[in-house]
Amino acid sequence: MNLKELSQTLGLSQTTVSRALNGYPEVNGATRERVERAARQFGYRPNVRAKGLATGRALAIGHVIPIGTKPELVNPIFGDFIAGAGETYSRYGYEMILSIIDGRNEEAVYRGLKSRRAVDGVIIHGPRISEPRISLLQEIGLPFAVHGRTGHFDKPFTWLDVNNQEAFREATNYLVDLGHRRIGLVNGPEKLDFAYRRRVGYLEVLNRHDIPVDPALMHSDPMTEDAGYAASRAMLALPDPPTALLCASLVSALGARRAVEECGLFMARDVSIITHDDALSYLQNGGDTPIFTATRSSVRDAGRRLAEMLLEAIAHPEAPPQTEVLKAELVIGQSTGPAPRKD
Amino acid sequence: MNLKELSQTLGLSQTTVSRALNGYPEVNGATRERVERAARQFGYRPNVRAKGLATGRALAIGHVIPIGTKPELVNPIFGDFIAGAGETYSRYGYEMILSIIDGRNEEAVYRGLKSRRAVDGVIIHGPRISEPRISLLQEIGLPFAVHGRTGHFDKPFTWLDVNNQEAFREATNYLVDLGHRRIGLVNGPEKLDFAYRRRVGYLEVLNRHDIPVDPALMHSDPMTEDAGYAASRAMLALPDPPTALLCASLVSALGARRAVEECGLFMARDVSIITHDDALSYLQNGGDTPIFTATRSSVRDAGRRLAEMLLEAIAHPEAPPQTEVLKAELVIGQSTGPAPRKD
DNA sequence: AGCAACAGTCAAAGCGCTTTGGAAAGTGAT
DNA sequence: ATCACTTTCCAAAGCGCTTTGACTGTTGCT
Repeated sequence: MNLKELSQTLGLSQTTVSRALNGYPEVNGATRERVERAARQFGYRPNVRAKGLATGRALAIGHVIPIGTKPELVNPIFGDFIAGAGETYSRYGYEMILSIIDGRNEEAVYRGLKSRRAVDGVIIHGPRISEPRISLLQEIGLPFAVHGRTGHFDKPFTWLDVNNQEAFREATNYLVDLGHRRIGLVNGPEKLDFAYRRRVGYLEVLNRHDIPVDPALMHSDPMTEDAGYAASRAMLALPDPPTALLCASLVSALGARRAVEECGLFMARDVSIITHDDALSYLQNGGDTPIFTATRSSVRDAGRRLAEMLLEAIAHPEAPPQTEVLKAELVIGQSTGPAPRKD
Repeated sequence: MNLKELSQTLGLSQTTVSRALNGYPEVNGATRERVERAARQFGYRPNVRAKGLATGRALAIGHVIPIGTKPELVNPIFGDFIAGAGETYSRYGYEMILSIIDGRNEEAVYRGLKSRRAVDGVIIHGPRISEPRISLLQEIGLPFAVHGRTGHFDKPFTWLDVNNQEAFREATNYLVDLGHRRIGLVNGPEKLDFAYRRRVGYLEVLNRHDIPVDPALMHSDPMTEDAGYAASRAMLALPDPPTALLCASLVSALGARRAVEECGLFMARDVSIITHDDALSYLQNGGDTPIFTATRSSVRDAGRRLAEMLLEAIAHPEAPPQTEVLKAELVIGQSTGPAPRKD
């Protein structure tokens, strides 16, 4: 059933039916009622392509995910993020289109999305410190919103981020207050902005307390269980091993815990662990009581919110870009304790 | 730049330009060359909506993901699957559209995709044993392909599955051969077809060896770390605890390992663990040598392949539906060993 | 009664593409 | 020179929607 058929059935023009269904004011209340009932009865839904062609809008938002050999843009986080964003999209009648690409021709993909009019905007995931995508999108004029933030650009843009720096400052502080002086950092890839910021937060606290910075205690790797394990293992094998580990994600922390236990040590008693926890739906930090002490911020909420911000920006192109910072909260779990006394 | 402008620039009709770019034979070689060069030069890409409207095809495949309160359709697996499928789509010029829905109105969503002509087909994830989506899609005539398989339907359909039953038979056998008699099953939700099949495989081996089936040794829960931990913990607390655990996923197995270690036991020596491993990119089963003995099958390969099968089915609607079974391979890791002697 | 204003409706144009049904030009055989 | 094809190109229709501009009655006001 298309618009033409529906309007013929009703004995009305396409114009009137279209207006009735799209909530335009110049339609009689009774007529609108009748049209809506008929549409429901016949299961009429406007053809999304025809609508897009006529309006010039795509009613779709793109997410471009480069998949290299290394899983840098961590998969599970992405899953939760789009779950959140998807909720927003369906609430606003938008569609989410996903492009999985092999990483090399990223620029071509964005240009393609723009010139084919495939989407009204895109969300940028995992911004690096130096982020070529932003200037590219500004140049070609494709609306976008960034999950995370990044260095200085001439033109402002829409973004949403967690207060990574502050969160890791707080976490490091918590450890220092517990008496820890040797604190290992199991960070994510530091060319990603959020990882960089976390290290800055960590270093700030060390400096403030005159704790020497030891490069051997700072690892930066993909946030996998395996890498978390390897980094922790390496640090625990040092002559002067850390008594606390600061991890970038729950997955890394699982690896860290494995390393700790494999060394015959006990978490919390011998080695404290704090991790950032993205509150992923399938990988939770324990049930009622958190296992790991963690800086927690729901990435799903972030998705929900950033999608709203992008739709907002598309609807009001003239408005100045919005930015928002989500505060991660420090939750105390069973993975931290006072630094063991040296003897 | 649109087709009209491009054709004017070239002094050709839209027809010829369109044909030249779409590889139709009735265009002079030289002309085609000229058109292609100009298209490249001006960055012309056909408007995807106009094209879809004109051809009646959407050039898009839908993935509908219900997100309830419980993460049943496990997130991380899904991530890898669509990464694989996405590779196929971009190779064939298709787009992937993702619908995140709240689970209650699934039927309405599929009907909507069909009537709005939003997609040319859909992929069905996580089929349950009794699967209403299949008859629905057959009824409304929306092409689909199923990741996994399920009970008997009058009309055949396209699916791709892992040989779950056989894989778990093999895994159980391996444990029995190692002398284990008390084998716990940390299964996924058994209303999902694959989990059901795995249990069948497990039970077959117990029966063949006259090992008594103990309901207390069979758990069926969402495949989270937490649930894996809880199930294992419960079984290890039994008066006659299992000496081996068979897990549904690597995430569950991480939980199982935590339970084992928390009981002061050693994996492999006291309790053997075998898990199914979906070869997820971000959560690998160890580096070079596998940590867990596992039945392994790449879910990303599955995505790649099933997407091909669906596109094939769409291109040839008259052909009989194809089905395919991927064989999971048993890889021996460090998590299994001979059953401890009772004394 | 006469006129402006307005509510309610419609026909038709247009979005950017594909595809149908020719037409013009070229080719070789008669 | 004529005919029968081919080859190469084109004008125009059509995909299903939105939106412009115009057309009817009604109503309200003088």
